[in-house]
Parts: sequence; structure tokens; C-alpha cells
Amino acid sequence: MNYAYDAQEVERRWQGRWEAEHAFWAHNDDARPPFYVLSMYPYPSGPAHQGHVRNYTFGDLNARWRTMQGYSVLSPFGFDSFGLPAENAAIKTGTHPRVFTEARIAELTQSVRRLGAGYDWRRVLRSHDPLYMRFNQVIFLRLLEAGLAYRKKAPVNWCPGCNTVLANEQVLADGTCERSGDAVVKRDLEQWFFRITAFADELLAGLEDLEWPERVKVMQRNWIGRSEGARFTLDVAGSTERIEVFTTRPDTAFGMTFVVLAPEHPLVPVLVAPEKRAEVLAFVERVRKEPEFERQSFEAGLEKRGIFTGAHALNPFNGKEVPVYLADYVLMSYGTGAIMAVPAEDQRDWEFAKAYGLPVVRTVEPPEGWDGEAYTGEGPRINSAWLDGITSTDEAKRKAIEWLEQSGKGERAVQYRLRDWLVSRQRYWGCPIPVVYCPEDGIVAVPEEELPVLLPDDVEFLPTGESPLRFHEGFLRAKCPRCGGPAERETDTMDTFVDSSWYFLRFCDPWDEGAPVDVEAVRRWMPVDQYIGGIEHAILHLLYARFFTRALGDLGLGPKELREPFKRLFTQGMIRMEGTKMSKSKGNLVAPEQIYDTVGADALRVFHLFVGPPADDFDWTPQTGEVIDGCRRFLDRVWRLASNEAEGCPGTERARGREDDELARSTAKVVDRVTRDLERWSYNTAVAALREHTNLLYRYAQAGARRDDLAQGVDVLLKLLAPMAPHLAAELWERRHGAGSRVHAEPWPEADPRLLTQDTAVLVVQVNGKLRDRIEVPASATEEEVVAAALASPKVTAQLADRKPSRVIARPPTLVNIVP
RNA sequence: GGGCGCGUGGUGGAAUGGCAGACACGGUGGACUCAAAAUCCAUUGGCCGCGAGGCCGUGAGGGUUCAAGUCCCUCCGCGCCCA
Repeated sequence: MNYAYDAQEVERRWQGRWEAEHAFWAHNDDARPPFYVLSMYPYPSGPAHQGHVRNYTFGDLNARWRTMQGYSVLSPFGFDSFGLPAENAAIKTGTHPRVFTEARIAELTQSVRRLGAGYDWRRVLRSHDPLYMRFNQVIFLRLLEAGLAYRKKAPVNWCPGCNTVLANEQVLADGTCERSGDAVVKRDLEQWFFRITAFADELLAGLEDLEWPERVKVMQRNWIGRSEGARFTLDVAGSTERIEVFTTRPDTAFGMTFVVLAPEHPLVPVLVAPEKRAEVLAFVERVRKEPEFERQSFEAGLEKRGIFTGAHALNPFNGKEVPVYLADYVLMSYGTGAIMAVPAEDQRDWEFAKAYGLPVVRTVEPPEGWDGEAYTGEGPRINSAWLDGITSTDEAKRKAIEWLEQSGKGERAVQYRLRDWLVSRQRYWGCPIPVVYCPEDGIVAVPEEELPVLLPDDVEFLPTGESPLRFHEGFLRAKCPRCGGPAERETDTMDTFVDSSWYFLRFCDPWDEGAPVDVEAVRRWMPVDQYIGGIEHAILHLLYARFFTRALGDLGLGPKELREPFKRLFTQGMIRMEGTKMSKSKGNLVAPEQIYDTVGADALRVFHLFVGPPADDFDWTPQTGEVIDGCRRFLDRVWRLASNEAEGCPGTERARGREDDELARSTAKVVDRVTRDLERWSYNTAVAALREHTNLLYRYAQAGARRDDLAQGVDVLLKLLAPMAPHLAAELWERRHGAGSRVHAEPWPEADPRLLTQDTAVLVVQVNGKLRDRIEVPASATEEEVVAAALASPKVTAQLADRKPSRVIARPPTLVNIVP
């Protein structure tokens, strides 16, 4: 192709200038109102891929646009640089994860720079930096002190072949180890947890006021999974043991016909009848091998998924004995690990009862003609003693709970699906958990002045699947900070979600060596005004970050009043290729570099903005290259127009005419359209508006332009284009306005409201809802005038023939609909 | 199984209940050129018609409305989340 300008040269030059001019340094004492734009910091996996490009294009558009609107913009960049891939690479190639990671960071930095996105690079963060690690560890210890970090036994994925713990992502969908192919089992090990559940209610309520995509909020609500009900205990027949259950339907308790325990429930070995013991324990063993997702699935029906223990429990509501069963779908980790089963009012219990021949007692009268199975709707209570006759479920629940509380057998309870956050990882390439185990003093925190606990470099990476820290004597052997005696260092490292849970706070003042976050700087910038990232982080990252923001505030590490870190969130669509996610592992990358080298970064940016709604997934096809070429052609057209190379340019001096007024009006309109489109994240239509405006300017130029009017139209175009194709806009602006002039320092244009109102309008005339004519009318036309104009139209009279209009709907000045 | 979202030309997509298909990609024709590339111009939902023009058309079916791509119901297909 023959290009109008040398994109590579222009882009290189402007990138150099912005750097030299510190164009994107954000100053914490800037008097302008602050605006914090943040793209989710990436895991450095090598040069940028198209998903990054899309993300950073959106972010940079926001940063530059808000700057032009008069804000002091903070737009930082960092790297989520701990994580498993680097460790796997170390095992494969022997390269140390740090060396490997830093090489990937250099590559990613390079391709991000070539995109021309403006970041305050002074603030760059890398989660594996010793300073960042130190503060990660400080935060950990403060959470530990506050009781928000704790240790408990938890089931982990255990590979018997590798003799080690696996991360969830190392377990394949069929429940086998990705390395050895052995069936992965659950095994109880001591693990570190963060008490996120302490914030469950607040995390739920806080969602209300966030300007987030509704579906992300819904996902978070579901994940937290708050349910209200009651907790109560059942005595076990012939035993002093008691079973505690949680239920959301205490009002149906009279219909309980059996009880189900999780197979892992601690009472199972105690309760099981001697003659059932062998059979029950074999069942428990089998279930322990099943992956959790399979246990939760109901596609295969319920046969063979439960077993009778031989024990009976007493329903406290009516004193009746009910059998105690085990079932794989009841999980120890949810609620109390035990449920009361009411088959008449719960479909799952119904199915279980059918499969095991258990009785059904209705306690809610189903409506007339109810042929269904379990009935969960409203209706009068029956078979429920003192609840009989009550139709309102809420009222019946309230009475049931009152009864439980008065009789001391139970209480009102709120249950969450959310579980505490398991943060320990049996991995090397992560931030060490800063504690030691002393035979005398137990768990002892490493003193803050000794932080950070660094990762030893002289370790060997072997494909055993086990963390090399476990074999490193120098790391392992520690002195107890309390008694000075020999102790063993914790070898688990932190989940990388810990790193990403507070990096946005650190960006506010990454130079602070005294504390993880600078409270005053955070007060200035936070919350993030616009956060941008992938939908894949809709749940965990965002929830953990919200938790950390609150916890740090409560611990005095951050501003107490800051509860929500991300005021506005935008989740961009994924880039797919032939239906799958575009990724390195699939080998279907289209490297940005090859596009920078041909059409340039600006064209690629415009492409990503133009190709479709930013929130939608986008399918990269063999035709995509042509669309990118089209975007470059558009930029070439702008170049020719703005550098007076287009036909008819640079225009003439002549008296103002009608076409000049029309240009002024269109220019005002495009300003209005683009501004509104940027506000509503409709970048594809914003680019379309600019392309239309460019086409209009071409026609105007070719029809004999007035010099000043053309210049005005082009200048507006360049300003509107500045956040999208920054290099091109900057270059053309400087050429037109002299050395040192900067389009990005210009104020964002505002449309003159007088120019947005037209004095004529196109009246659409419909007969029976069908378009029949268009008539130009004054914008001020009244209802009578537009109706008269419509009825006078020969096309309308032809349609009506001799029928009389029975009804006329007028919406002056744009529409008349005549119904014969 | 439940919840949410989406189905519009050959393609990506546009459209506060009021002109369906903006803006592009691709196609076709033309100008420029020795020729090509680039550029510029015109045209491009389907059907009928020489034409003016007409009819049909937003996954399928029904409904509300003067008016439905848009709102409501049923169904089909796809995607995501939770089971």
C-alpha cells in the first residue's frame, strides 16, 4: 500500500517527546480535580497480545480524554509478576523465574510503549520487587495480628503420583493431575486463610452504589450467596451427640422425614451403626475421591449417591425420629455440613426421597390441581401443629424461629456461600508468608524490621511438583524471633491475588518506603474513577480487592472511610479466534508488533475502538486485516485533509454561504456525538461519527471550501481524534499550529448549543405506520402545520385514495402518521 | 436445572417505541494511469419493474400499540455465570 505518511517515524518521535516532556507524570499536588484511570495490571507473559492492546487503548483513551477535559489524571502501569507460568518455565528450561519474568516484563513494556499509551512510568510496580514483597508481608502480619489471617485444616488437591499439592488450575476437568495423569484426591492440610467472610455483609451491601456492569454485581452477589434462615440442633437417638443443621425454611420443619450429613461430617464415624460401618466408610472413601464439581452435579440422578447410616435423629419440632443419611452432594464446607430434608417442599430432597423410598409429608398445601413434586410456593400450613393455617411463608418462618429461640433449640441465622480465602500456595514463585514455626512458641511472625523474607536464588527447579523452598536448608532453618531457638520457616507463598488486591492503592504513592500505602495520597486519588479489565476477573480479583480495601482501612493502613476501591468498572469483551479465546497457548496470536510495523499503532488503536462495542467479544477472522487496513486508510485521509493535500484544500476566501453554516452545524454535532459516545463507552460509534465528519470535510473541500471554516472543522476533528490516534493527531496539530503546540494540551471541544438546533426538520409522513413521504418543514412547525403539510402530500393522497383519515398522530416536527 | 445476556445485509456492526441497515469491510462500475498500486467518484438487503414506483424484510410464532429490531408471552439457537 501507498501510505500518506510514515506512521513508524511519527509514532517513534512522539513517544520520545511525551517521555522527554513528562507528559504523563501525575503530580500528587496538582490543583486540577483528580481522575484515576486504571487498566488491570497484567501478568507478564511476553509481548502484548490483542487483549492487552484493546485494554490499554481503552484506558489511554480515557486518560487522554479526561486530561483534555481538565482533570489531573493518574494512569499508572504495573506487572502482576508472580505466578505459576514462570515457575513452570524454570522447571522446563532451567531459567530462574526472576530472570524469566523480567525478560517477559521487558518485552511487554516494549510493546506497550509502542502502542503510545501514556503512563506515569515512574510509578511502575512489579509484585516481585523486594519493596512490594515487604509490604505484602507487612499487610499479612497485620491481618494475622487482627485475626483476619489464620491457619486451619482444609481439603486440598493432592496428587498421589507426584506426592504433592496441586493448584486448582493444575487439576484437569476429569479430575486428574495435568502432570502425572493420576486421579487427584482431596486431602486435609494446614493452610493459611484470610477471613473475608467477616466482611460478607458489607461486601454485599457495598455493591449497591457501584457503577459496575449489572452482571458483574449479580455474579458477586451470587458468589457471596447470602441466605437467611435458622440453625438448630437435633438430638441423636440413643446417643448424647447432636446434629446441627442450617435451613432457609424452618417453617417446613414439621415435614422433615430424614437428615442428610456430608460424608466428611465429623459425626459420621460416631453415629454409624456397627453393622453399617464397613459399607458407610467405603462410601465415604469413594466420595472423597470425587471432584467437588461432580458431587454438585445432578445430571446423573441421585441413585447410589447416598447411604443410610443406621442412626436416627429427633426432629425437635415434633419429637419424631428420622433416619440419618449421607449424600455426596452435601458439602462439609457449606453451612453446618448437615441438612434437614423436607421432600415435600424441596425438589432435591424430593428426588432423594424417591430414590431411597423415604416418606413425604406435606406441610404446605399445594394449590388445586398441583401435579408437581416438591412445592415451594405459598400456601396454608398443614401437618404443622401450631403453624397450621398460616399462609405466609415469611410469617411461618418468623414463628418457627421464635419457637426455636424460646425453646433454646436453635436461633435465627444467616448463612453465606462465600468461604474464607485460602491464600497459601505450595509454590516458589510467590511472596513468602513471613512466619516461622517454633517448637516452643508455635507460629511466630517474622519481625517487621527483618522483612522482606526474600526468596533464595540458589534453588533447584525439579519437576516434582513440590516447592523448591521445602528443600532449601538455608531458607528452611530459621531462628525463632521470640526464644531465639531453632525454628522452621513457612515455605508456603501467597496466592498472587494477594498482590493484586492492593496494587491500585500503592500506585498513589509508590515511593513511600515507610508504609504499604500513603493514606494522604490514597485520599487524593482513590477510588479509581475508571477501572478497565476482563470479565474473567468479575468475581475473585474484584471481591478480594474490595475486601483488602476495607481491611486495610480498618487496620489503619489505609483511609478508614475508603470502602470501595473501584467506583466505575468497565469489562471489555474477549478477543476470540475461531470461537476460542485468543491466547499464547492456543498459538493463535496476531502480534501487535507486526501491525505496528505496517499500518502503525494509531491504526491498530482505531481498529480496536471501531470494530464493535467495547463490551462485546470480538472474533478475529482472516478478514480482520482488511478492516485494520481500512482504519489506516481513514488516518491517511485525515492526514491528507489536515496537511492540505486533499483536493480543494486549503480553501479560499469568499463570502459565507449556506454550505459553510451547514459545516459549522455538522461540526458542532460531531463534537456533541463523540463526547456523548465516549461517556457511554460507545467507541465504535464515536469513530463512525469522526469518519462521517471526515467524509463531509472532503466533500466540503472539493466543493470549494472557505479557508477558515475548513480549518475550524479540521481542528475539531484532530482534537476529537487525539485520544484515539494520539500520534497522528499530535503531529498534524503541531504542523498546523507551530512548533511546541500540543493537541493533547488543548481543552476538549464543546458544541455551541445554538448550532445544535436546526431551523428546518425532515417531517416523516406515514400512512398506517408505513413511510410514504418526507417533507422539509420549519423546526418550529406546529401540530396543525405538520398535519396540513402531510395531508397535502400527493403521495399521501395517492395512498389514501378516497378513504378518509380516521385518526392522525402528529409528533411535530418530525413525524405524522395517518390512519385511514 | 436456575439466573442473566444475545440472535439485524455476503461480513463487523448502527438505530431515546417513530425513516431499519449509520459507519466500515467486501463486491460491482467508473475516473486517473502505457499498465498497475494508491487515490477519488458512484453503486451495493431481497423480490417485481425499462422506469416512476411497489411489495417483502431484524431467529420462529403470537400479543400490546396509531407505530415494534426495540415492550410482553411461548418456542428455537448461541454465549456466560451459578448449580
